[in-house]
Amino acid sequence: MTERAGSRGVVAAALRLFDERGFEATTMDDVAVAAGVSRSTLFRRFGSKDDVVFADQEELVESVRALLDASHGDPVAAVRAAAHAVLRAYTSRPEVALRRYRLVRAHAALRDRELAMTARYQALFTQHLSRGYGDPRRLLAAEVLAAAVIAAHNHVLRAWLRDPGEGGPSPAARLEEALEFVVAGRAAPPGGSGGPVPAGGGEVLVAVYPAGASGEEVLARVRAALGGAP
Amino acid sequence: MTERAGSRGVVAAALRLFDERGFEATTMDDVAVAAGVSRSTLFRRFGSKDDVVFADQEELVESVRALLDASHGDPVAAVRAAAHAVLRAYTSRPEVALRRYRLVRAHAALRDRELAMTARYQALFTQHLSRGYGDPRRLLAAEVLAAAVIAAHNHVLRAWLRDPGEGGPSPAARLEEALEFVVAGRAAPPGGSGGPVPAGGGEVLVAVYPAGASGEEVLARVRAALGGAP
DNA sequence: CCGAGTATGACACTGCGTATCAGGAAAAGG
DNA sequence: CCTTTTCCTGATACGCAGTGTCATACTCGG
Repeated sequence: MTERAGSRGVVAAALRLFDERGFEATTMDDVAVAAGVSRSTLFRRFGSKDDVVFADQEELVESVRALLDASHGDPVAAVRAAAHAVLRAYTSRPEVALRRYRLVRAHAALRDRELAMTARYQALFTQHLSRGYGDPRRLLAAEVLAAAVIAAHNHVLRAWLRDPGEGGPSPAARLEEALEFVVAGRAAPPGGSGGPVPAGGGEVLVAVYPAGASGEEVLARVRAALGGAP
Repeated sequence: MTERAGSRGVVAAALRLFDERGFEATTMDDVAVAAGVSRSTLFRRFGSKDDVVFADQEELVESVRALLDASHGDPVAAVRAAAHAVLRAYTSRPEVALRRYRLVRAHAALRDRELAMTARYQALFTQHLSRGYGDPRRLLAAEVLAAAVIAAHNHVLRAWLRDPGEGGPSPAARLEEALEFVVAGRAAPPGGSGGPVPAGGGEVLVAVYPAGASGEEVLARVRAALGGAP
């Protein structure tokens, strides 16, 4: 690793070009010329064109991994702290975050790439939440909670990206509120039902019965649900 | 549309080649020759090499969208039914699902592509759960619940893909249990033992049908599923 | 039998990504 | 101070995905 600063400059130049001319309209040769390096070096350092855009994100993922690995207390608390750390990494450099947000929103390929990035955070969270548990029940709980935390984080982050200057609570405060909501387990909106699955309004029928029930019993109940068909 | 069956055959030939020789080792020319069409036609029909692998998944996404659009009852119930429909689409054709599972696991590019696919389901769920609500609180709830449902579905699906012949409850039953866990809102595992998860001791029958089907048709299919009871 | 719309195939072209080789700068070693 | 080794860079060539264009065959309606 000769100089990390060099890569920073390359990334900056690339993002500027992508922003001005469009992502696919800019070739790697253009970036090479603008950054003052060869195309070979570009691919050698970043691997692919997409990776130039997400170079610093990669570092962020690694720092989150380190953060979780170093934590010793409550896993849920550690994951919450990690979510805050990620959000702070965005909000602390609004120009960078907003430029990439515009870029990613405009190009489907980059959107997919960012999804993959998010999935890596989610995998880290899941792994940390299910540490040492072989129990599949716990694994389910870990996966669901990780997904919920990621969703909450992305909700707050997107809101901030859409309107960074908006008044009201800080992003961190909003995230804390959202995480509280998640951990409180109110995944179902208060108005909704949430109970066992009823028959759908008329388009779909979902029936769940213990298999202990006899065939005739099941048939009878389905018939009843259908409105007493013969 | 001349013949949809033609595309099916092309996909089958392509998947076979990808499976045998590897994904990136197989060129689109190879696929074209094996499928008996030109490379031009291949790109015209599927758009990209990845899309050949996920062609039928695309149809599944559309059917889920249609399912949700057509539903009128409780949004949460509709989303649960949709998750069941997706799972069933996999488990009803084990050979196809398992071959693609092997393929996707082996190649990073396809993994990312599948993540994008999952994200589309999640977006559909979110959209349906937050119908008509401008309230950001509701939007957060919808996003979190959608993410949790997806996580539960993927948990069950992955377990089945890893070991399709495993004994115990059916995939549908496992999903129902997992969804119950999600909707019950106990995302965070308490320190205690089992938790409030319903004891899914016995088998359960889960049936999902479009309501376009007549009552008799539904009864007939349930009867058939029960083993041809009179 | 004939035109309109359409699916197909053939061909050329751009650009990403990889592999290989040569040259030069920095370190290692005497 | 000079040599050897190592590593980074740049240049060239190549494979292949994906796009655009044009000519041909096929279908449908008149």
